[in-house]
Amino acid sequence: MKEKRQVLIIDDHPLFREGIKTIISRNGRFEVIDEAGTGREGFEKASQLKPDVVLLDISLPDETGMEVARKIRHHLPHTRIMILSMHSKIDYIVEAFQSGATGYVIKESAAERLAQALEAVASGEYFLDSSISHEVIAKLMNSPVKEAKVSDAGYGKLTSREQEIMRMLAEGASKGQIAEQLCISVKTVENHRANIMRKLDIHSAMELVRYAARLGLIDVDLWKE
Amino acid sequence: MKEKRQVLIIDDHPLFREGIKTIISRNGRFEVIDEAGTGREGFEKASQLKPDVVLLDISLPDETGMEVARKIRHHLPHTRIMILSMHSKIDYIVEAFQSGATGYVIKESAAERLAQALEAVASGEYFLDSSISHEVIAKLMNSPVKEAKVSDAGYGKLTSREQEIMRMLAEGASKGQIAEQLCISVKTVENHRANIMRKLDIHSAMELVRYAARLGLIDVDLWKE
DNA sequence: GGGTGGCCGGGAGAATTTCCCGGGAGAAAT
DNA sequence: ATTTCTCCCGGGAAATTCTCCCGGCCACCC
Repeated sequence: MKEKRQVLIIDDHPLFREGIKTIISRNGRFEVIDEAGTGREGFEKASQLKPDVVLLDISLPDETGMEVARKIRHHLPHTRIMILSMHSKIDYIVEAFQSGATGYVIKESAAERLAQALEAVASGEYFLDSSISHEVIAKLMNSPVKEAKVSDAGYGKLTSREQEIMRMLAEGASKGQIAEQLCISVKTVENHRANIMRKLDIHSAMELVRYAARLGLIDVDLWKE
Repeated sequence: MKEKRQVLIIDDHPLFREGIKTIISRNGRFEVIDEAGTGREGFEKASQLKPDVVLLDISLPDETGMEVARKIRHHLPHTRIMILSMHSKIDYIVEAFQSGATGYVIKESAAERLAQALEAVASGEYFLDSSISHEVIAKLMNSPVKEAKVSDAGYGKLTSREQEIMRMLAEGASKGQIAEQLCISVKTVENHRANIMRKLDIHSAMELVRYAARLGLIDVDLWKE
């Protein structure tokens, strides 16, 4: 009987780790030797235990999964890295593999898929979650049609002045900058801002940015270069 | 009993068409209604017969499969196009899907794969031959396209606690929520936040969200519904 | 004329930010 | 063992900002 492949889980959600462990325990060819909740802890345990496969969440409290992957890849070339992610965005996938991952599975996948992926990755094969193909292809077909449907129930109730100020707010302008550029007092800007927030029922700068992004007032894709 | 899906084959090799026909005939859910050896003939028959699926070879005597795909896509939006190719080069794959293909299968694949692909494509799903994943991934890994490995200088200088708080901040959590969840005082959260802003040289909530989005800490695409 | 609504500002108190401070814990160096 | 360092945790006080309410001005419409 051959030795079981050793697996290290790095994910910040204990419940999720439990789920993974039970799934893996049903497969006789793998065993979970340890787990970690942060990138740093994960890297240390990986360095120490030298597992065959690392199951790595993409979002961790301290570092991104990509960073951890790069470090593991560098220090432990023989350890295979499989990324677990909630996202099926092509950008994440690309970066994951460029960071040294050998497999990429999204968390919504069925349990059997994880086992299948483990088999492939442990034997050195690349594995791309097949349910991702759809996303990847959709990205490839990427029609640059960006419908700026700037029509929302709440947004229409804003006056033109308020819409103008909201745009500047969403673009990150400070109250002082807006006041200067519009030649009005900071106080007025504050009042407009308060009116905008009330009409749109939003309560933080974060929500305002999100709202603006959803309406296409600002192009969040530019942030990702 | 439901009607069989109608399939048109466009390929310049008669023997290959025969092979495809026998494979499809073993599957009760599809039937080959006609076949063509050139792009022009294929497009004419497609326009006339309006098949559910067109099996399209990438290399044809008169036109490329991509050109035929674009024409079919344009005139028959409801007809699914599945590319058959000997090549698994990423460039072909990209171009195929950009030309309107819904599936991509390489000719070396097993017969069952074709049936599986037909099922997927006929029901509107994208299908990418899984034996291609390896090629695609290999391409991704040494893709010169991706630069800017901005896992970022500044972010690495944040302590794990600061990174943790930064993520919560970017996700829109208020100071009070963070303090409660982390069981620390609001004051401490404010201090961490100030440290983060200083280390990253950002000066507004907006910039913080942008920074987090660029690093992939948050998924701005979710905002767009 | 009177009413309405947008735009502009102010005032006062509440809330937040900013900057400075120091203690404690743990790790690493000496 | 001790020092040193960094990080996490908070407090205090001043500065800034937010929030809500106020009034004036102007344009437009019954």
